[in-house]
Amino acid sequence: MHWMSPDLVAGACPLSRTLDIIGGKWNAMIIRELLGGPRRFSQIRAGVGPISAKTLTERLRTLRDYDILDRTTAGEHVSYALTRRGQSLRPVLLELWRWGLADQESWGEDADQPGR
Amino acid sequence: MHWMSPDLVAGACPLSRTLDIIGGKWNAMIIRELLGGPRRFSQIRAGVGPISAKTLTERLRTLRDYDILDRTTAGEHVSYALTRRGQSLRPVLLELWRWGLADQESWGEDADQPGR
DNA sequence: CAGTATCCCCGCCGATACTG
DNA sequence: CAGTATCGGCGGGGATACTG
Repeated sequence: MHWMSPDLVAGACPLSRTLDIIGGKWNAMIIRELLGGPRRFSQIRAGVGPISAKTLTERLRTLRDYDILDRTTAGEHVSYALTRRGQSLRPVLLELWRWGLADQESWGEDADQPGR
Repeated sequence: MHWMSPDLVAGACPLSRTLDIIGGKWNAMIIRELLGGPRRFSQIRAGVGPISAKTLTERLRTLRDYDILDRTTAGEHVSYALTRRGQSLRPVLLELWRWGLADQESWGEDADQPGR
């Protein structure tokens, strides 16, 4: 990556690399769901919010390509579970979660944010 | 899992709250740039990569609306700097950065990622 | 230098219908 | 249940030209 400044924070932008994975619209939520253990398609869908089947399928596939999760057909059912690499995202997600929580507390829940 | 409340779905989730701010295409990179101290428009633009003026202006504005950064006109020049709240994102970004770095090392830099 | 104003494209994503 | 196929919009973001 050539667009790096020789900063203390920056080396060779691993930031965007991580964000490629968890920065998408649903990815972090899906991973969060799977941090609780293996889940089935419908469970993920229910836990993550109003996501269309198509999009969820899509997300699941890219996350698999990234080796974040595995898809296994166990007997009758399909199941998704985090790989070791996916598990390693736990502290990252936790940090994001913490910041959001502290933020919520200091700003109030109803103080609405500008849209994106 | 206890680090998530039972009803954290979509919008209410602290996770997506944080990602609303740093999950965008350029936001994290902009914040990273400002972690090194106040910067001018052109400096941010140079440091962040191939971003159009329009988009940068836009991003800067929403980040300001989120109270992540301040815009000050000091004499001749316009300058952007992180607010205290923006500064508080440092550990978060650092965590993201660390993960990406470890990832890079274990996968190799040239091992290309699937597109998004 | 630090933007603003337009135009326009493309890809994300939901809705809907269908399949094994 | 766990998807696939297809259509369609709407919005993010680049390119370009212009301004104080």
